[in-house]
Amino acid sequence: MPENGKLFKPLDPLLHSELRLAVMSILLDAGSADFVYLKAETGATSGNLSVQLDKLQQAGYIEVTKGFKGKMPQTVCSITDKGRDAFASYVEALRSYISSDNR
Amino acid sequence: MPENGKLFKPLDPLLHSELRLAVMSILLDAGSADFVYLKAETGATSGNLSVQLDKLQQAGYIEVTKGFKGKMPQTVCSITDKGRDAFASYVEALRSYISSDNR
DNA sequence: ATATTTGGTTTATAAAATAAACTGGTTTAT
DNA sequence: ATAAACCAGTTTATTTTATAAACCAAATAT
Repeated sequence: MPENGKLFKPLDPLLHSELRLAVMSILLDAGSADFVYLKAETGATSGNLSVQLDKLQQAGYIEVTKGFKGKMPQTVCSITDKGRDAFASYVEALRSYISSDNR
Repeated sequence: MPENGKLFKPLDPLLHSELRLAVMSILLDAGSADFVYLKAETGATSGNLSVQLDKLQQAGYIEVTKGFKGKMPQTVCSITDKGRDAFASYVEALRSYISSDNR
């Protein structure tokens, strides 16, 4: 149970999103990945992915670097320390909802 | 990893909501609880809680029974088998995002 | 009696997710 | 060389969702 006596910890709204969570999960594993890879692994549309990556970047959870692979534009995303911390906290918070030691 | 080869299982959008998840978590523990109790434990506003309980009921995840305690109206919510199953599946799906054996 | 509280519901507003349309450029086929 | 198709995204519009504000009827307190 959370220390504040409340049953549930708040869930970081930035991570409590299926696509953003998937992206963070991948980046946590891989360290970094490009737009194309993230799109393929998550099955997201380009538009949705673009928007959600922006939000993660705004939050400082990822860094986005634009460059080229050969002649084609390439957007590479990498997770930040802040992002790792946020993810860990989010998982901790989730446990207050789903772990059976709460029940 | 999910059996379909994809990295992530879809997250039931009905459960992927902080308040609805909290309600389900309580009901999974308690079996049933009334509106006032759920409101206190979750810290939700009445309006929000009312709306989210409706959605869980529409989905068949909970049953809502209206009656009276003494003279005061009382709304009692109880979890259904379908609700238990859905919760279990949701937790399973979440693991594909957060468990380190995925990493 | 009238003011306040209780237990909600309904309606309105804000935020989020998603999809559709578009841009700028590249590769492929003619 | 031009056109058609494709790639890697962004921007804008639409839909959905969450949240808050306003309201209501009945009960209780003053």
